[in-house]
Amino acid sequence: MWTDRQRVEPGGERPDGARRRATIHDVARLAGVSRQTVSRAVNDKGEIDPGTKERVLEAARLLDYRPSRFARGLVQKGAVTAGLVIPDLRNPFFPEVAAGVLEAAEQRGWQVVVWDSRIDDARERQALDVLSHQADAVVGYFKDSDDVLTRHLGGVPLVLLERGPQQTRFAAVGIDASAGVEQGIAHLVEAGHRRIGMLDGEREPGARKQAFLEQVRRHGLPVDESWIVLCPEHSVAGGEAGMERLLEARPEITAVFGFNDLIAVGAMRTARRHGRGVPDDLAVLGFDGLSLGELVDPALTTLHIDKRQLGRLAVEQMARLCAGEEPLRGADAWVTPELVVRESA
Amino acid sequence: MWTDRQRVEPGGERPDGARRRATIHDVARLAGVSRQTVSRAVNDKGEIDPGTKERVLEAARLLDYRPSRFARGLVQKGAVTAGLVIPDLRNPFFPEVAAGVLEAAEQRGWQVVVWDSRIDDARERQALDVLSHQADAVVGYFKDSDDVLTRHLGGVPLVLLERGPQQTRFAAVGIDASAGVEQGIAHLVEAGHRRIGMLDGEREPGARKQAFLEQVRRHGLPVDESWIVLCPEHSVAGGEAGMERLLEARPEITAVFGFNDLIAVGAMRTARRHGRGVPDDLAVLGFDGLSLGELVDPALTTLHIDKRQLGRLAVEQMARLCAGEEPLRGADAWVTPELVVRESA
DNA sequence: AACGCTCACGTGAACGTTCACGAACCCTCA
DNA sequence: TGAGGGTTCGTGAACGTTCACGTGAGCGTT
Repeated sequence: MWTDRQRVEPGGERPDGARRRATIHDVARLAGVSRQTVSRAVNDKGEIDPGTKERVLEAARLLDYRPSRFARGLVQKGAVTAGLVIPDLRNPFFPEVAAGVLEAAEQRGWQVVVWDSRIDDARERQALDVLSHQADAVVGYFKDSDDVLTRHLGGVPLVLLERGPQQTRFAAVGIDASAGVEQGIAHLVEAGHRRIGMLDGEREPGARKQAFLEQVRRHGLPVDESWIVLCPEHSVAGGEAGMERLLEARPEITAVFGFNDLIAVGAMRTARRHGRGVPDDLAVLGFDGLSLGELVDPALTTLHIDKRQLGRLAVEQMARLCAGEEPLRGADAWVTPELVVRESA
Repeated sequence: MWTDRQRVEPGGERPDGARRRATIHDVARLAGVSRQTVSRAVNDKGEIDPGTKERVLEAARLLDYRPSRFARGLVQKGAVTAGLVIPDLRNPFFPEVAAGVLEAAEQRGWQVVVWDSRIDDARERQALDVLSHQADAVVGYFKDSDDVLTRHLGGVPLVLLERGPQQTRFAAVGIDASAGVEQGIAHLVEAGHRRIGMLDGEREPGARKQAFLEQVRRHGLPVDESWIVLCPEHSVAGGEAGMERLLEARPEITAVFGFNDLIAVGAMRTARRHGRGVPDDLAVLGFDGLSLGELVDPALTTLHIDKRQLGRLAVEQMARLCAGEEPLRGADAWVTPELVVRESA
């Protein structure tokens, strides 16, 4: 015989709001059947009389019964939840990557828990702390070192977004900045530019700055740190501010390469405010290929990235890690930018 | 005595990839302690010798042990997961709403599972089917009727985004379109406009179209269906196409009201392509207040919505539903747009 | 020597569900 | 009348973890 929960609440009824959620037992008792029959009814499996099924469903409705996802997950394997950590949902770049992740995850039947770290290292770690408990794999943008990440990871597979293989032991998915910048600078040089500045976006020199230096030197153009200005804020406003400083430091530039499209758009605005027409007095080249770039005037020439593909690749990597396979390395895990010539350069 | 899982795999070892995940028992056995001691070690609670703790942690690392979130959730209550369904991550409006949801959820210690329904009713229902099993509450944009939603909901609390109280029995959070449009049309009329068209975005007439008709009539301006063109696609391209048709149908318009900023920007582009300067030959008014509107030329005059607030309100509503309280109704659950006059009108 | 206390650890139970199996019942046909 | 088969339903076990206790060793006090 099965003794149902006899645990009587002290003082009779519970306080109203915090009523214990109904379980399958409660429904079974009310409907006068066994758990299993309730299970059959709510999951509409066969082997149940239409009449009792209706009775059970009615009881479930009455008690506002919903099966516990935990109890279910415990016994039925296969539900995969991925974590996605993004620096800033308001930068149009990241929603596009997220869309790729969501799309690929949906195809595999996965769910995705999203975190916006708001460009805050502490919040990144916090996200990891939570997701390491709640997700089967995590993908995202992180600034911390491998060691710090490992400590907050608790063994959950991690895929890093946009971090080169030399910079991490984790599986990664990224952008072939070098190939992109090569196209971009070649385009500028071809158009006759010899004095090119850059608005960088990363405190520690990243792949884009590296590639910029490389390409500019390859073409024998003048360059040193004074040609590069850091924009801590990856936004139009950040680009505007950075461009002010760049024009002050190197007024002789005839072209500027932006860390991303938002910064590049900011650069265009500042240039125009200084009376320098784009592209005639100053060419501007972006990086990302946001659709926003088509709307500004002049339309932004940029290195377009297939952001959805980036997201899809990330999911592919997670799947490999979850299956215990080797992650993709090298070019397979990279997305190659493509030069889109519009009007600004 | 406790017989550990003796269930021998047929044929000896399992195929490589699909190894059963290690449980707390496995770790306990390897470390030569009990489950509880393992639990103490991994959750670093007290009452454990530093030496054994180290030994246990080492065993856990060796077996790649990660506690099952299901088993944990079953015994520890309080983990809340919300579902968020948005129509299109590539429309900059929705990431902002999502950011508000994520922010408010984080503050409450909730997680958010995000779905991009890609403006597809079937995918909306599919999202509900999944989330009703995996989330404690759902918020999102849905086109289906209450009845259809109920059927796919299985009793999970739902908060509808941007659906008026007359249109649904569910809890909702929305925009006071009427108040917004009133400001907008008043602004246009004040500037002398008497022939105003609209680029609508909803197949079944929604609140914005309703409010437009109301306000236009209130000011005694001419209007009927020929002044309103439907843009099925909520994008710049959609706005461009719609504006073509509107200019054909009603070339005499001196101002146009766009369903959202993207459509309004499209309208501006088409207007210009037709040789009509904005705002002098044609005024354009948007709705949403995307930051994108500041970047186009001329900058878009628009009815600005606090999208983050919308997201925060949505979470507040979910919290109330989960607690069994009454949801907010009426003005408390509405966000009022604010006219931002820039250059296009 | 008896007692009490603390520390480190183990044990049964519970969480809520599904799965595999078995039992009871009704119908059919030999 | 009894065997066989289908339909409908119930029962123990298992999933992996934490909680509330219980236990025994070691140590100090009286």
